[in-house]
Amino acid sequence: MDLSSEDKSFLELYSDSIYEKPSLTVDSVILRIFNEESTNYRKLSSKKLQVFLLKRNWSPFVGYYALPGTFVDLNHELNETMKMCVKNKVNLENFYYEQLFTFGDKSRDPRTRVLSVSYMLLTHQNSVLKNGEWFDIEVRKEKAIRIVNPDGYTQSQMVFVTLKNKTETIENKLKISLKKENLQETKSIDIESSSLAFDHIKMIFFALERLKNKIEYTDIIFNLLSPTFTLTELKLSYELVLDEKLLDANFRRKTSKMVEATNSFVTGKGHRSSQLFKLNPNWNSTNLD
Amino acid sequence: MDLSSEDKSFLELYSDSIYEKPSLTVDSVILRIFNEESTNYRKLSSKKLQVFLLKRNWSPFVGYYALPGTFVDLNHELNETMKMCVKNKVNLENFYYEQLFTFGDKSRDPRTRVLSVSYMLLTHQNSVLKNGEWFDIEVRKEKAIRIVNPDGYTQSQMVFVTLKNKTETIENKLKISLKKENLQETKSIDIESSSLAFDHIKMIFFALERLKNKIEYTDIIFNLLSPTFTLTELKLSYELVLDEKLLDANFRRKTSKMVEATNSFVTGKGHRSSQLFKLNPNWNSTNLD
DNA sequence: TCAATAGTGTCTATTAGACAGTATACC
DNA sequence: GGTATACTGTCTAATAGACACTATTGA
Repeated sequence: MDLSSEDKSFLELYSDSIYEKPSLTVDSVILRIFNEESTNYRKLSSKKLQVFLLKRNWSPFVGYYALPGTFVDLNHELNETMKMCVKNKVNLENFYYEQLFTFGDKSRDPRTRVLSVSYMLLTHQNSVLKNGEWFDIEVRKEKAIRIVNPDGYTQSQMVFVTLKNKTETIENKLKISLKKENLQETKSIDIESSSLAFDHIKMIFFALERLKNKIEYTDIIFNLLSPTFTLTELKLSYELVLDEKLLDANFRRKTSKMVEATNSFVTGKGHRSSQLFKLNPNWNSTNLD
Repeated sequence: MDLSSEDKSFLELYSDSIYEKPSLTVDSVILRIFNEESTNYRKLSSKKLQVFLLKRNWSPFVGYYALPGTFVDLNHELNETMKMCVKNKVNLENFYYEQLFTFGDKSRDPRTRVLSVSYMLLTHQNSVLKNGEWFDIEVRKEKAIRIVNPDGYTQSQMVFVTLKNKTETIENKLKISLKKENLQETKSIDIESSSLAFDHIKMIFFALERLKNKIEYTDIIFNLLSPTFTLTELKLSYELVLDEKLLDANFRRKTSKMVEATNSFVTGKGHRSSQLFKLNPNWNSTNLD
C-alpha cells in the first residue's frame, strides 16, 4: 500500500472540490435496562429497556426529542467524535458501542444533505446522564403479511414503537417491506409516522433489531448488566430483549458455561438470597478460533 | 415530523458551510460462488467463493486492485449510487445487497477525508461482469490468543486473506483485537499489510463475516445460488461459506423445510440424477411475525 | 409462618451426529 | 460392472421443554 511516484504527483494536482460533499454527523442510540423497584419489599424489580433522548430547543425539529448527535469535525475519527459527543452532551463515558448503520436519504435532514453514521451504545443503570431523559421502549409488531407469487414473494409488516417517560409518550409507526424475486431481494424500512426528530426512530429500531440478533450468539447482553449479577437478573434481561418468557431451570443450564460464580450473595430481600455471577472470561462467544 | 414556523425561518438563515465536509463514496464487495468443472466427467465441480476486483489505472493506488466504487453525487440516494456504479462500471444489474459498514478513518484515503459506505452484493455465476476480474478468496485464521485479567480479557488474532486468479495473488494480513473490561469493550480490525487499494481488504473481510453470520439464521445463501439447485449444491455452498464439512443426511433433514422440490432433475452426470429444488417461499427465515 | 424468590432433579420430546445402507445413471 | 454421486433409515448422544420439587430468607 505504498504510494507510487505517479500517485504522489497525482496527489499534488488533486483538488477535492470537484465533487459536492455532504455534511456528516454521528448519532448515538444509548440503551440501558432500568430496574423499577416494586412497592412490595419482597417482590423483584421489573425491568424496562430504555433509550436516552434529548429535547431539541434549536432548529430544525425544535421541540422534538432526538438522539444525541453532532456534526463531525474532519480532524477527528468517527468513533472519537461519537465518544466526545456523548461525553460532552450527556456525560456518558464508559460503554459498549458498535457502528449500526449509515443513514443518508436525500430528504432526511431539511437543511441540506446530511449523512449520519449511527451507533448503538449500551450502558448500565448506574451511569448518570445529563441534559436528557430516559424513555421506556415498547415495541409491538403486527403479524407480517406475505403474498407468494411465482417468482418469490412480497411481505409487509407494521411496527409500532412507543417511547414513554412519566410525562410524555412518543408514538412511532414503521413499515417493513420485503420483496423477493428470483435474482433480487429488497428490504426497506420506512417511517409511516414519527414524533421524533429526523429519522431517529429508524436508528432506534435498527439498534433494537441488532441487539436482539446478537444476544443469541454473542455475550453482548452483559454490557447491559452490572459486572456482577444474579441469574434471575440475567434471565429477565434476556426475556426483555427477546420479548419472550424463558424457563428457569433450562435457562440456568444453557447459560452455565457463560458465567462464573462469585462468593457474593444478594441478601435482605425477604426470600432466599441469590448468588452473584460474573461473565466467564474464558467463554468463547464468537466462533473465532 | 412537520416543521414549525420557527424551523422554517431557521432554514432560511441556515448556511451549511460552517462545518467542513468529507468526500463521500460507495464501494461494493461483489461475491459469487464459482463452479470449477472437473476434468473427470463424473466428478462434481468444486466451488470457490470469489470477489470481483478492478485494476486501477488511475491515481491514487494506480496499478492496485480495488473494489468497484464511486463518488456520490448529492442528487442521488446512496443505494441508487451503488446500483448505478455497478451497472456502469461492471455491468451488474440484478443482485442481492445490503449495507455493510461505513469506513471513515482520517487516513484511509491519501487525497482528503473520504467516507466510504460499503455494500455487500451477492450474485450468481451466470452474470457476466466486465472491466475486472474474479478472485478466489482464501481465509486462514490463526488461533486467537486470549489473556485473561481481573477485569476481563484482551484477545488478538491474525487473519490472512489471499485473493487469487490465474495470474495474480494478492496477500493481505489483518489483526483482530478485542479488549474487554468491566464497563467497556473495544473491538478493532487493523490492516497489518495489504496489496489492495485503500482499506478495501477490510471491506471484503467484513462482507465475509457478515455472510457467515447471516447464513445461520437467514436465507441469504440462496442469493448465491441459481433459482433452482440440487441439495448437494446447497450443501457445498454452506460448507464453502462456513468453512466446515457437513453430514449429508443431517443436512437434508435440517434444510428440508427451507426448500421445495421441483419436477426437474439434473441428468447426464454418470451417476444417479439429482432433483432440483427451490427456496420454499413460505419458509420464514426471520423471526419476524 | 408464609410469601416470594433461588435453585435442583428428572422425565420426555426433539434435534444433532454418525454412519451404514440402498438407488441410480453413464461410461 | 464399476464408479461416483443421490438419497434414506436408524441408532445414539446431546439438548430443549416442561414441571415438580426443595431451599432460604425477612417481616
